[in-house]
Amino acid sequence: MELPNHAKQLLLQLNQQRAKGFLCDVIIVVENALFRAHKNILAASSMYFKSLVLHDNLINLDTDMVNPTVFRQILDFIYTGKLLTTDQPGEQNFNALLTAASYLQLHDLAALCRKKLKRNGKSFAGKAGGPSVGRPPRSHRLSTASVIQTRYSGSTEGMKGSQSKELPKGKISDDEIFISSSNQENSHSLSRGASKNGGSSANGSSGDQELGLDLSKKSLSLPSAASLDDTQHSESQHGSPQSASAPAANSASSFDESATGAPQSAADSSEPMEMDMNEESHSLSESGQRKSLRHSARKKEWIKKDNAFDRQEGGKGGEEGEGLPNGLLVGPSSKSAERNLTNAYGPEHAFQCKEEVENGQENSDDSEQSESESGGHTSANYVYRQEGFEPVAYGDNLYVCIPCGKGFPSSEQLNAHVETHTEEDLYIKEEGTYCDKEEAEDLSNPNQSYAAESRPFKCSVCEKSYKDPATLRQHEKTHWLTRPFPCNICGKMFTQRGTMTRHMRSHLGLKPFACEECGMRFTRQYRLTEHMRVHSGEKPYECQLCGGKFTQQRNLISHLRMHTSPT
DNA sequence: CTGGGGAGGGGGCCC
DNA sequence: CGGGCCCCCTCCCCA
Repeated sequence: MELPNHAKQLLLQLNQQRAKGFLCDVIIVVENALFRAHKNILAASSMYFKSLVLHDNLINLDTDMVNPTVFRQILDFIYTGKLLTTDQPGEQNFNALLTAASYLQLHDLAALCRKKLKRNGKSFAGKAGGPSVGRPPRSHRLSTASVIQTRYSGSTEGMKGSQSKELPKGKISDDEIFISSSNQENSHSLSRGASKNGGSSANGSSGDQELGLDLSKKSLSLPSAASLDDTQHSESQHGSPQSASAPAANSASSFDESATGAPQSAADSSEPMEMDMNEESHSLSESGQRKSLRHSARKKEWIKKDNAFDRQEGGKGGEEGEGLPNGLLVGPSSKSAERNLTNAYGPEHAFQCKEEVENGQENSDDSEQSESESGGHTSANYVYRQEGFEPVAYGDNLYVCIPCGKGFPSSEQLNAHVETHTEEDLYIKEEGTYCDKEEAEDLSNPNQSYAAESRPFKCSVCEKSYKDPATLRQHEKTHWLTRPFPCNICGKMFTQRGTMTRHMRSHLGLKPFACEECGMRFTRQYRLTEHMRVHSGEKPYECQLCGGKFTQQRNLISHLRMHTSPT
């Protein structure tokens, strides 16, 4: 006995779960976009994914091979067996898809793309490598205004703000997932965007589950979980297959055509086109296994990147070794994100961001990302709502203004509020995070009466005092009604950015600190230090009442309670 | 079943 | 901004 639609129903459910982020256990980073998915599904789709998700909860893909738009198509394809086209011209899109599919070892999809290209009389644009194959020209990608859209599914409210159909054709680029030139939203806001390619509709799910979080700004330290385990899985993972099985010989000509040709003919492909994989046997199989050992050179490159992650996360080598702080949502600069995510994560450059939307430089890949991360990036400093990860701290006020921490029930209200902030406000709040300027002035007043004391900086609220004003400012935030640092994933608010980024690690499963003895990993160095006493047998904490010794102070404390409690 | 200890993990907060 | 410490919660094991 066999249920005829069992597999289909199962996949449908999985896709719906993906749309809601339910049980998603892996985040895939593509340029400046995040996608959530299920490891099992990815692993069943390709050997490459299988090796990636084996040890990692956070995966970053080579943006030369795949861009967010294409990956979104691919993810939809994986979950539905259907390929939905974008507004991108057909050949260009299929070339990009073929590049990405080859790279990701999605052989069925690659074959499908090849077939389609062949049918259209276009040969694959060549070796799956040229950035322009996998992604539109930079001039296109950066030509749009700096409005970041995050995409949500399901909820109809807010969909009005950024319908992709309003976008001028011919401007379609991967960044338009996030950057919309026609978005009516305030340019400072992250708005909920619409499904770009209608991918959600095909399978009844709300699709678009990707986080759509922008990773630009500075700090996507993306300490890939790869860093967690460099010794264990360096062999198997990240063996970027890039099978590039398409003939490399016929590369140049068609590439130029597809990459630079004005995509004004987008109309012919703008409506969702479904390609049911029935015609090509979409099997969530491991058919790619036979090719998984190829292209070892590329594998090395990925391993190297993982090591770079390691350096950042584990050894404070990176500018932000703490997971995904603001960078998750800030900053439209896809280039910087691209650099950050793909270019070996040099600790000095990794998270710097350069505003390039305006100038649209062509060769910025070669330019130093020297601009400070603080420069010119107040624009996207606002939080959004994301389905599946409902912020917990605000109830219905899911749109949170980062500088002041206020929550609003709609993006429109947030935008209205945002405009009440002056640039100066933003500066002050970002720099010192004062509630208001007066407070800042008061605190910087050198004539304070307690200036001569050892802890001259006293809190006006609780009388605590501190040695330096920065610590006082830090402390004073604890008195605020709203906390300035929200978690981009769950919405929980924190008074300190460091606490928030530390918290982020728990979402991402990042445990950079490994015990050399037993391999156990920890989110904090301090935990590892504590843990090492398990191996050393050291019990430095002694109960003065009974002489009992403990490895951890907290356990001594709880032990002391036992002594002091009436029972 | 219960209490106590060991240990993992998260948040707050100060340096 | 990271490190470190404190506090709390929780789970597990064991007597």
